[in-house]
Amino acid sequence: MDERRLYWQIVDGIEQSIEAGDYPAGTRLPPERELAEHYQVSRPTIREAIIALEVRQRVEVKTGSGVYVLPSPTPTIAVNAFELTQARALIEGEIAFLAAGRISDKELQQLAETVAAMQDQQYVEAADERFHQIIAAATGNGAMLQSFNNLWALRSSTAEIIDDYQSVCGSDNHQTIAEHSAILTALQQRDPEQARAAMHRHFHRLLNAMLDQSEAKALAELQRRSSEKRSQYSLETLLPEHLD
Amino acid sequence: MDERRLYWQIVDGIEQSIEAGDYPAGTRLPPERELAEHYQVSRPTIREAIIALEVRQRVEVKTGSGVYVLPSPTPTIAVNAFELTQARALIEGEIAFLAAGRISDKELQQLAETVAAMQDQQYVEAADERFHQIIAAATGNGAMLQSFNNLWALRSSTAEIIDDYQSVCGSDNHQTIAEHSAILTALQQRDPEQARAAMHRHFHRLLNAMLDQSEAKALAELQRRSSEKRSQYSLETLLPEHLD
DNA sequence: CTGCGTTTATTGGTTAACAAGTTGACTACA
DNA sequence: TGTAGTCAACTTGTTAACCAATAAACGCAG
Repeated sequence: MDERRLYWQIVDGIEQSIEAGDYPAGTRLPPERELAEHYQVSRPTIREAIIALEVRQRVEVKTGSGVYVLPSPTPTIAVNAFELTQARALIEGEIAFLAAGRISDKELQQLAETVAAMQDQQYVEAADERFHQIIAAATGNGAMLQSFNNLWALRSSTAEIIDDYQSVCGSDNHQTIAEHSAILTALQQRDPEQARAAMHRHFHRLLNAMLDQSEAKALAELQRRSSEKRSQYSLETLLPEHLD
Repeated sequence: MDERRLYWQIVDGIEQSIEAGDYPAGTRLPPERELAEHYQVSRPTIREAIIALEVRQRVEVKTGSGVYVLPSPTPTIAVNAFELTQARALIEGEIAFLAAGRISDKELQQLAETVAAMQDQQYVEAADERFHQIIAAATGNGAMLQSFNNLWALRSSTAEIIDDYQSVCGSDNHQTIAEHSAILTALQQRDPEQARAAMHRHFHRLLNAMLDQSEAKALAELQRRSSEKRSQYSLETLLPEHLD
């Protein structure tokens, strides 16, 4: 039951074909009519899909000649949750440092509200984002704010990162609240060094939690495989009658 | 003589109408058939334009209901050259800190080459970019590298920033080389603190140069206006004969 | 072998028609 | 009078068939 419009399916299909290397960069896609036949849709639908790909800069349409695959523009640097957390620690540390000298009373008030919301278990996710966002905006530096937004967007860029973050952020809520409070206190005192240190501690704990959990996961996986092998090869399963 | 495909003109037209406030966010666009008549094109062409807008996240299509205008997503945070330089100082400082502990001999070699190139006055611009890029990559942290790329892209995002950077970077080439050398030395010694400090000094000098020049520019502008006023109102111009 | 005209393949765009979903008004019933 | 169900009008979704414009491939003549 795919409710999306037809052309999105075609976009996905063609994009996957490109990804799979069926159409390397610079080569020509099959003509619209062939694609239409292949995907069992009409030519206008194919045209819509091609336009979507064109807007996304995946292909280039040359009138009368054909549709050509463009080289993928940003090779999308691979990032895992650990890298992201480390980067956030360092960059948001500087953001806190900068913000401490300029933050307004109103912004401090807003920060306190997000902490209170998290204590009430309300909109925990949103409150977390808002907390960090307010501090980034408080720097008064658009480039800093943009860097922050960029990093935050990375949080939901791959399934793996989403997974790692969710399983760690969900637990230890009171820890997060305590750390946010410490950051807030440092900002209230307009103490740049303290603010940076508190932010570093926040991410340091998060990173450690991630590493712990990653280790636990790897261990569980190991055990699962072992027991799988055991049940597959053990004589207990094959010849139970002889082993009592 | 518009060679672009027809639908782009429609995209521009609709986008301008949205920008102009004809269709505020959340409101519905006129039906496809009306738009087709208005722009004197066929309905498929209108559909193509709407799909382009949909991919660009400007509108949302609800089957059977209509096309709705989305709130403009990123209001493109305004950034000036000073903010950018400050952000680069802080973030690239951390990048240098991180890179110092992991940089390879090969990367150090490549850095030395960029410094040599700048000394020879060859590809100065490219060598500068490459210098900073190599260090960012040496962190081994994709999120850091991406943040760096994002900041570097900001350098050429507005005419104002391009201007400010060009007029400062062009001069004082030997200063830049000396600072790059200092950073390189710290990295060669694998000294994170020194690397960060050297990077900070690099941008500190750049920022001061920018401030100086901004001041000089403002002063020159002031003088220009004064002399303009003088020539406009001074009696010397109007009645020269009486004032010898 | 080269240059030029022709042919063919491909995209550009239009028209008309029907299918399917949404919305709101209208009617019948409680 | 209020509410729920029905239905008609409106809107997008998709298709088919058609001709125009362009670009590349082809073949022919010099």
